[in-house]
Amino acid sequence: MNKVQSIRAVDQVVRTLRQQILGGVYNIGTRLPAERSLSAEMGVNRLTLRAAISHLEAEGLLKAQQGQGVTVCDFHHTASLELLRYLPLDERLSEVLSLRQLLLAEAVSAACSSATEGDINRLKSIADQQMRHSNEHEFVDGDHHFFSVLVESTHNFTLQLLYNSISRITASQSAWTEHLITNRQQAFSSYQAFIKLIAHRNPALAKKTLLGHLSETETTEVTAILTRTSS
Amino acid sequence: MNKVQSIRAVDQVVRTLRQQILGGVYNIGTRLPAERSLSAEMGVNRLTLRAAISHLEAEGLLKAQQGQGVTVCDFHHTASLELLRYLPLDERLSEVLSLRQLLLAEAVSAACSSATEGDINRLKSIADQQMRHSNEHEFVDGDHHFFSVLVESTHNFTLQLLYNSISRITASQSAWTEHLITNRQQAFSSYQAFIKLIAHRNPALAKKTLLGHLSETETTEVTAILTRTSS
DNA sequence: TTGGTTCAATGGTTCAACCAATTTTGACGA
DNA sequence: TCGTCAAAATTGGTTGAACCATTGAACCAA
Repeated sequence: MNKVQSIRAVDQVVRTLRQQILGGVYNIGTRLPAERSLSAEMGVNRLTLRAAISHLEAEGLLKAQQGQGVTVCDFHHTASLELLRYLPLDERLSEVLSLRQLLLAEAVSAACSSATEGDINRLKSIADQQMRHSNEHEFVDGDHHFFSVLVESTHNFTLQLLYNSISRITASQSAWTEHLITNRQQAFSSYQAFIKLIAHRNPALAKKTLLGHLSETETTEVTAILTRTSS
Repeated sequence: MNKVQSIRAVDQVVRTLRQQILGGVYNIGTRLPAERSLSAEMGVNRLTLRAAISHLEAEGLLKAQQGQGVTVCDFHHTASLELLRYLPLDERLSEVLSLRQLLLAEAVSAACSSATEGDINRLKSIADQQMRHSNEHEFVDGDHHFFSVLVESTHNFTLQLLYNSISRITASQSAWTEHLITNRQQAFSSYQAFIKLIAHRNPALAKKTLLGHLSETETTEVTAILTRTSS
């Protein structure tokens, strides 16, 4: 039933070139070898190489100009978050998780205002399903589904696009799925906490809670909300 | 001195297809016309169309599969923030500016810990230059430069990539540059405030300040910091 | 030195043909 | 009638060769 991974030559070229660029084989601002020689060198047709270059242009790694050549962009300034899918994330995992937390704080806060009752019921349903999944793969998928629906229920397209990038980054990291699986109980608690915060319809309080900016009186209030039995 | 905008056929095709996809001409999940017929219809060679498709695949709008055709992706789930460069932003401008504010809060906070004295001096220098620019274009560029350096001084690559996307979105909106020009004084104040917050080296306080999560005592503290004459 | 011309190198585009995966078709047999 | 499977049609993937358009450098003349 599974689709065979199509091993398109152009994908292979994209992968190789991207790796070389990010690995510093071609310095920023320098030119790639001419298409004719590079395609020969890589054992692929010039048109195939060109398709790959077109792809990498969209990623902000290359810029081609007629008569001048293909130059390597300074991806520190031209790339987007998507780039992190293709970089070793070991050192940057904390950066990404920190940004993810920031996004979730904003999303839950926004959802307090924007989520419909239907949205909240969907979230509850997914959270319930999550407790019944025995398969690890299903659990990871369900986790992604939960947060996807959470972000959708903000009805904030900008946040959703940002979440897309972040979820693709985490999905590409095995360390993330492992962490998720070994901390299932923590995940369940998060689902419930997020749902209760949204249902309480207090955007400011939700945001402060997830950012740890609560005052003393607010802390007791939040504790009351979270320990309350859900209807 | 200006480079002539190369009017590559492939860019035109990319633009047209993107507009049609986002405009709903091709429904999500449906197939595009076959390459052979579509290229003929658009008056361009099949290879040129393929380069455009390769580009749009990288943007997450299309997915080609051999024997099956080119299908339109659900860009709500497959695109990234970069997509907003190509959408009318009128209704979503507030979403983007809100995210930008969130990013700046995080960046200033992070810079409190990570910025070197050299970083801070660079920021001061740029802020000074900004007050001397008479040309509107130079001012807008300088504003972007200031925030670019600010984000760089966090030494947080993830934040920088996110800022790249956001700055490209705002740069594509004339409403943004107009707002910037008519509120120059406000911009100057922001520069100074950000610099002082960073120099004060209190990440938590900086973040709360920019998010408006200050307690009463913290408010007086911040006021003291901001009104203090810079060294 | 200045200005323009020529020329070589490079990316951009097109054509025609063939390969490979998928879907559709329809004949065949149970 | 229904299901099976092989052939055919459709679709994207790749290739080679050729030519166009732009750029920059080398060269030459005023």
